Amino acid sequence: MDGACVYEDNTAIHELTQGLIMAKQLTVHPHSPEARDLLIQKILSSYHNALFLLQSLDTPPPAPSLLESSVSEAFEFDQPFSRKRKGSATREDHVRICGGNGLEDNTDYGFNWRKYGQKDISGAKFPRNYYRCSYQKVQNCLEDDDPAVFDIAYKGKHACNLGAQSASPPLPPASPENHEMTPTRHHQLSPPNSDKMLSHLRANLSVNTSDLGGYIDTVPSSFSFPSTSSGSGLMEDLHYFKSPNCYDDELWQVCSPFIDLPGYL
DNA sequence: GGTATTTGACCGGG
DNA sequence: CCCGGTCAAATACC
Repeated sequence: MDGACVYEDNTAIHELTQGLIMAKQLTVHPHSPEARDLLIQKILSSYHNALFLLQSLDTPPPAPSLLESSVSEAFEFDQPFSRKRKGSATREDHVRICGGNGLEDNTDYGFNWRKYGQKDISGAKFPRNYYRCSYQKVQNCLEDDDPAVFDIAYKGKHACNLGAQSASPPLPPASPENHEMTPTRHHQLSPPNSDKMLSHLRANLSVNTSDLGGYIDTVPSSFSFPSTSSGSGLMEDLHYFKSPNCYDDELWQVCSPFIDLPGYL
């Protein structure tokens, strides 16, 4: 563990300590409803920050947290979509989704999304890819009842040429594609590693949460998103997230700073 | 041989 | 009938 890690560890402890102090304040002193809400939000924020920091220690850079793929695959422009299976990259092209509170290492969850189809959508610039959980059959679709599993709708905007050279790819999934997963509820899972990634997200990601209501709880354990054959590196992605564990408004507010990016919608 | 991806066919809803 | 989602055979990789 290097100095930076030690610093982050101390910061996480600091955040936890702050959360503990505020929690004690909440229990000891009488507060107005507004003050209580404020304290609760601060507590949640502190713990969220601590978890965020701790996760960044556990997660080897540059692995993204939501959807995982190899960096080389992520910015492989030569065959953006109609990529034939070559070499070892194929097995890394899985889309992994982590759930729970959104802070766990996705690799620990081990949910893989297996592509089962692709369609050219009329009027759409790019074909749409269809994915489902690899364990859907093995586990008899348990994810439907598993609160740790969530559906993601993934759109957004990232310019690969802006961040492709950096150590941390701003956002998965693998290829410079246009992604659209069938959305249900939305929720953000914080990027694990660095302020750099976070700033990149803020700079390049836009999240549309305006039209999610009709999708709530309507989607099976599969999703789709279109991909592009464009190699320009300028893409549009829109990310929707659903996590039953994050239905809580307060928790959503804690999570939201990373996804609610005014001015980019 | 096992597993994942590709891709055309099939099916259901609007 | 068109379109979107899924299936399943063929194929590729490990």
